[in-house]
Amino acid sequence: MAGRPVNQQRRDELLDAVVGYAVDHGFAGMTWRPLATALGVTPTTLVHRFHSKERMIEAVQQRLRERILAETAPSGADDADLPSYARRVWARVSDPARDGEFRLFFAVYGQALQAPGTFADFLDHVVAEPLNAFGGAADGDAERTATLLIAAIRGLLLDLLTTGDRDRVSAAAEAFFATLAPGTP
Amino acid sequence: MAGRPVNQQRRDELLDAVVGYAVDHGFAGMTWRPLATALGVTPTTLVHRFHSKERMIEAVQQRLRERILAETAPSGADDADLPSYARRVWARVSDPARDGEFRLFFAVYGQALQAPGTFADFLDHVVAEPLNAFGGAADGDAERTATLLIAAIRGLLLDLLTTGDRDRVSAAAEAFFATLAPGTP
DNA sequence: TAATTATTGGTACGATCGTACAAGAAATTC
DNA sequence: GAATTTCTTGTACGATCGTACCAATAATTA
Repeated sequence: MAGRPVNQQRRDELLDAVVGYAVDHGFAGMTWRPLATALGVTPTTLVHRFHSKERMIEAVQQRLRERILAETAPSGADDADLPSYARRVWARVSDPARDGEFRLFFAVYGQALQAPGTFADFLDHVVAEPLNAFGGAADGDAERTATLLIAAIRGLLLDLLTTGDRDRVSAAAEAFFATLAPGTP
Repeated sequence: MAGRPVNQQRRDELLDAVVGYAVDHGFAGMTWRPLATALGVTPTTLVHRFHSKERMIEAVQQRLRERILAETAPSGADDADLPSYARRVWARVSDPARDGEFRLFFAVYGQALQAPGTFADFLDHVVAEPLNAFGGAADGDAERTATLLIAAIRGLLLDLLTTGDRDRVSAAAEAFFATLAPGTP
């Protein structure tokens, strides 16, 4: 009882290609055929890989969330105090190179809010995960600060992606970070 | 040179019905026929009214923005200082009755970020308009504060719509409002 | 009344959608 | 080698899409 083993590397490669396509061509109107053409495969290959369009969207949304969380996790010793940590996260997420990724993030987020069923996994983690990354929600005070920090960063990111006005938005971000008590991460 | 006059009241009524449908059934997958059925008209009536689906979406997005701006504009004498104003805006936008409207707002917003062409009007106003409502961007300091306030409110609203955790989010909002200097609106 | 425009409905068309199905080649175990 | 499972392709089907077109009625002006 065996047969040809699953080629996980190929599956990841396909998923990443789909995410890349969603970044470049938009997420809402994605359909099998143009997607497959752009990826150099046939629609059947994608159907085989993802089983259905709904499950492909689930996979994309999950992969995107993983990518973004990885950019938000604390890492260095610089993250000892909260303001430094916040500034480093902001520097990462406001990097112009991440533009497309966050445009997709907010596109998925918006759809998720109107279709909670299809995006339950996304909604379950999109706040809880970074809330856990920041401060771990030890006491109520840290939880309050983490909630505000996540909200501010996302709101400022929305502004930046909308207007491209980096000077104004970054100044507002810095004004906010300056109000954070330099406590533990 | 005349003919039957345009029935503007009927047109507004149809548009509001479409917005209501988008609130209830989602925005991304909206199509003529189910929409028309729900509204008790034929698809032709909608095509006649909006000329094309793209222009219908333009109208919906514009109407939604108008609605939400109206809920954000300063009005009473309570808005003399910024913290009071901010608290009143937060109380309005976090009203559970506005839930669906803001879900639609973020759904439109997300799509707009990935299709700037179709939603140019939305993107041109979605930040500039409230930025003007708050503080009018008099000096750089007021502009910075207004930018941050808008971002924080929207980020917190995203959190609230995602988790429904009103206690945690409202506590974070209040913690933020408390840091605002009680200057002029 | 005649002319004109708005509003609504019914029909129809080509394009595209998601996906089921059959088939062949590749990679593994027994 | 036989059996089994994955991977990829090609074909085909019914459903649904946006919208163009025609006809009927209502409301206005000349």
